[in-house]
Amino acid sequence: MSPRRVTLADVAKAAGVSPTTASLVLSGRGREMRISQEVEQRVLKAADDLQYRPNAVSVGLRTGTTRTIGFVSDTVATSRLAGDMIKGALEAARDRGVMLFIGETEGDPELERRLLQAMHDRQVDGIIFAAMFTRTIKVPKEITAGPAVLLNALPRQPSTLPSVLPDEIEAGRTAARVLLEAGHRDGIHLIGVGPRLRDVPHGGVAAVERLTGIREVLTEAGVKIAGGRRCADWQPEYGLDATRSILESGVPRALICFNDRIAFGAYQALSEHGLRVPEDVSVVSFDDHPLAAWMRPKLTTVALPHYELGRKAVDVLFAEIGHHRSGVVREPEIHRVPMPLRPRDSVTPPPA
Amino acid sequence: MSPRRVTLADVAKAAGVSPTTASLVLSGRGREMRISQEVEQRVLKAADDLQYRPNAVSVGLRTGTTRTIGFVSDTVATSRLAGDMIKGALEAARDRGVMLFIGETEGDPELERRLLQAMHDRQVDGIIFAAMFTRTIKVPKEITAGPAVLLNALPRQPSTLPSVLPDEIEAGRTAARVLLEAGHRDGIHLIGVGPRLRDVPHGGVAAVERLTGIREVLTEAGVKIAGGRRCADWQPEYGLDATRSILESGVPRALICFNDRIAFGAYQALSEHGLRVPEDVSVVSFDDHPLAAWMRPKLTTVALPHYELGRKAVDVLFAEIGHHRSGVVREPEIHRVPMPLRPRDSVTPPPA
DNA sequence: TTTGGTTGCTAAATCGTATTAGCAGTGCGA
DNA sequence: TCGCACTGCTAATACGATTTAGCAACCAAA
Repeated sequence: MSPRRVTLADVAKAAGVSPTTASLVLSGRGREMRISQEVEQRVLKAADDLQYRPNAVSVGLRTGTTRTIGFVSDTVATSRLAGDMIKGALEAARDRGVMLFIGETEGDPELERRLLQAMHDRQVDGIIFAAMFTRTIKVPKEITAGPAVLLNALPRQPSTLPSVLPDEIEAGRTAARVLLEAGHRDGIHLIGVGPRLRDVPHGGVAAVERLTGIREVLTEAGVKIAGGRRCADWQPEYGLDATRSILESGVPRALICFNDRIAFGAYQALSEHGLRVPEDVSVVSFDDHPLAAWMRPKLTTVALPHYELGRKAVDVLFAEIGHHRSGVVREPEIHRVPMPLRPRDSVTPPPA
Repeated sequence: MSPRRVTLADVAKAAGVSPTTASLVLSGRGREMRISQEVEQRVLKAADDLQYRPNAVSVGLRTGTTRTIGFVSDTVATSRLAGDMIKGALEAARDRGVMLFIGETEGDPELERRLLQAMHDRQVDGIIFAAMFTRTIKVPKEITAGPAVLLNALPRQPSTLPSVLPDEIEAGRTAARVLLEAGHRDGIHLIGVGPRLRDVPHGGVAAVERLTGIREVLTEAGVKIAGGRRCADWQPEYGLDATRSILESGVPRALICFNDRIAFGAYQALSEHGLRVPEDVSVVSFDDHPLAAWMRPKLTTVALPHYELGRKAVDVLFAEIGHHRSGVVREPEIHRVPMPLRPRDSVTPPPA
């Protein structure tokens, strides 16, 4: 059995003062309330001797703020990325002396409801509602019981919540520029989405926005996309198949793969055909999955800034909490976090 | 501004009874305390009408239990595996109606201290202290302030805490048996640790135990290990180098790679030498990293049961909490979670 | 008529802190 | 001598629940 925790009353008794005085001193309001130096020292010493730490539950009940936030995501495990997002949030939270509850909804609205309620029951100061891949979501109404932020997600219907997202359009531009700057103008194929803007899978935001950025830069440079293949799922085997299918009608000069797992499949297909990266075919991709640095040659890719997304979400959430407290009502903002290029070894000028 | 939460007092007033009665009814003790059917119904209806939910902070203060546990790990992001471990813990916690705090120590003892304190300040019912790869750890003394479990870790000094670990020795046996059953008796090389028991890197537990299991089964079958290479770090590039080095002195028949990332590097080295898996060389590995299913041919590997480890840790923690409450003192147990074989395409009988 | 047991409910204390309101004691000016 | 301001502290209350102790009303038995 653990020994009883030291309470404020214990400190007060040890210092020979009332709990009120002890509380005042320990919350730094001693000066303001004209507590004498001598008493202040006695309290401080007692607190230190007894190793006093305020009971956060009690403080939470009294003040209504718990220095706790909730991180709710659809799924944490599927994507590696998740880890870094949580890590970013965790470190930002730690910097503010705040703890993180986490919960997973698995996309189940009922679970979602229960989870949000459970968090509000515990008086969280705010909630980060995260999607593990960028997409539009239905904002659950339970979330409006307090400050909240959408992470990696956009509200499907108009909402008062701010969002934090990777800047996918600019990422698309970056990928396209990498090829242009290497001198590529012909034989550029897309793997993951078709060449046209409407050839994108499911409700994901990334596909559309990356494609938009790519098309913008290439069009501006007067370069035409040679072809593209949509992938039902962005997994290696689909990348493998899509690339094989492109190889049937000739050898491309460059591939823009819509994520690294697809690129992994593309490497396999190119290797089957005796083609070398980057001498025969340049490859650029998105995400910066750990895989990208393991592949040979190492994959040039535009990174999803998961860690930064997590941090940013906490920052934005605290701004929201501030607004709530002060009763300010503002237009919900959309925050875009830059996606940095990781230049590695899979892009080279096209063969003369 | 969010409307004030409904409290027990609101419910009591609406039902025209005292808070005591309302509390009794809602906690199911109405029968026992001889509350009439009629009053019971009134309270239930009022609670339902008002959508009453008890304030968990208040309950926590009053009862001392918060239905909250802490999950503290050295690092969540580095290893993919982490995600699944947390997921397992999360789901087990959800089944029990408990929320999870998470925190990362980054191996920093000072952070560790602060984190554990912050959790105890919030009156967590118990703590799971996890390492992201199996190893021995120094148990921080702050953890003893309440029930706790070690996950994926063994205490370096004797401790009262139970541990939950993957059964690495049996996993080693499994890997060895896979090769034996395929008919391999010669040319079996190890990648990751040297052939002798002492050729293992750093303080990891996995290396020693896997090797122990492997040696036990092979020795028993009268099979000698042909060779082995220790890897300073279990990353693809080290696997690549180690395998190259083995290939300099001949072609092995089978490789036991000590994890999938190493196996990934080994595949690259074999491919450089024009050797095919599994026709020329069989490969068996450990971990079941997502990568393993993407490699061609798909990698046969002995899986780390991360999800199950997470779940088990919660189960064991709750048993601990029970013991603490009832004042029972028991010997700390070590719980081993089986590592299942994932038979895929990288093992075949040796060429005749 | 008193005693005693049941029934059906409520008052009050408690958990550990923050905070508002107020209370003694001193000094000073009128 | 009274009133007033200031100093330095404390009593009391509130946060929202749980739980112990007890109260009023009624009936049955002695």
